[in-house]
Amino acid sequence: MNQTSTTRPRITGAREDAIFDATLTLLREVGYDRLRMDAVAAAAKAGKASLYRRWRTKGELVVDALTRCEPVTALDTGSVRGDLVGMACNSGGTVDQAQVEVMAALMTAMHHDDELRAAFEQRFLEPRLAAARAAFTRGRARGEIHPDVDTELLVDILPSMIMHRLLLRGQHPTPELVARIVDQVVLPAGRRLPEPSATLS
Amino acid sequence: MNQTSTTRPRITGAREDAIFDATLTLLREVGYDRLRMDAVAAAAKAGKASLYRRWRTKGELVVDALTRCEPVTALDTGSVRGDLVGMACNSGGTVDQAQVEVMAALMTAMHHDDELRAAFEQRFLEPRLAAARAAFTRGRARGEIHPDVDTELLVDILPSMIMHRLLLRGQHPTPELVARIVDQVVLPAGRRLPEPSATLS
DNA sequence: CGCTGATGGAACGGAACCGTTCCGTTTCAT
DNA sequence: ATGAAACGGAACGGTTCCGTTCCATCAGCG
Repeated sequence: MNQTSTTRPRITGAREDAIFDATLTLLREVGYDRLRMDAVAAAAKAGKASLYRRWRTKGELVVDALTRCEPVTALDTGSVRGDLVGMACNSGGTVDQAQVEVMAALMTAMHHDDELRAAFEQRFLEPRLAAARAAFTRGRARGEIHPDVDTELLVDILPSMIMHRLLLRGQHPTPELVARIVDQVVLPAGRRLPEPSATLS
Repeated sequence: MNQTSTTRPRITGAREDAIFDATLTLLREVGYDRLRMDAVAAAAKAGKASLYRRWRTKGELVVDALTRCEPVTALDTGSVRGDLVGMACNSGGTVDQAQVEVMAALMTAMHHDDELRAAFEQRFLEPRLAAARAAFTRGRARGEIHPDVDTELLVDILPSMIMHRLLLRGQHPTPELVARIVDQVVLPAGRRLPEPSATLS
């Protein structure tokens, strides 16, 4: 489809998809540090040479592949609760196995590789945060979210608690858990009147 | 100190500490998957053979080393806020660089290795959770925490949000962030009266 | 139709690790 | 003191992975 006219048909459409699919699948299976270029090439039925012709390093390939993760489907159900639970349970949401496994696969590596972390934040995280921010903004306009509440804190609650339970406790996310977190943590935090800020210790 | 009488003085006190220190230091620096036994031996000025005499695998060594992480110092300040902020900011708390880096180093590996995850939960996580649970229990007795609130949800909020910001956003934890999360998320969630549970979507 | 050039696939040298083995030294218990 | 046992350190063969090179094949272009 998007043939570059200057040079001949480099890796195109279907081939590209196969490579990105293989990259993401293996990434989820073994994690970033154990991801092998040989394995990607074999799984995509591509030559390793072809991979290195286009991407100089494993990092560049993975970063490129991140843009192919299924995006979250934005919702507007009329309530913050409906939006959050709905988005989390749709494909692309926090309950989606593929999504959280990509995050898990990158966690340790991101902590030691700032470029990878920045790329992940920009290409993967930011689109998903934007959808949540929009839901809170609408909720604030409707009066569901108190005007003084820090929205940037609210958007992190659900994904961080889901990831925490998955990675540190081995508990896989369920719609029920999402609902409990939204009802018992996110919405109370959104409704609260901030206490007069006390001093530290 | 704890000489085994049956067999001769295997790796003892100071030697053991040096090995565990090297293990934890390198673990934090490169993460679990890139941790090399050669590097541990070199850093601890031990022979690789000595390591394998005592620990059959890298996993066993790391699991053993986890018990040497500085534990959280339990507090009873008289308020949930004081306890949470205090414990988080003490050594062994969530603001402690060493603590969160150990977690970051193990994140990806734990997702693919259930034994490692279980050992981490038991040896590292559980002691820290117990301190937080105790704080909430005292708070509930004082009336700070509403009786209907699920404490298991509350204890996860602070560590999960701190880790999330560190790993996915690259923001290092500060006492100020801890205080904001406690004031704006944990305490409101602890005070709330649960809404009559609505149905999912 | 024949060129041109990118491709898949195989193979390579080199580097990094693994887990083991060997050896000379140190450290205890007797 | 003396012997047994564990030690540090070096080296080993074997495996895995990297990034490159080579080649036969296939697809689009003139």
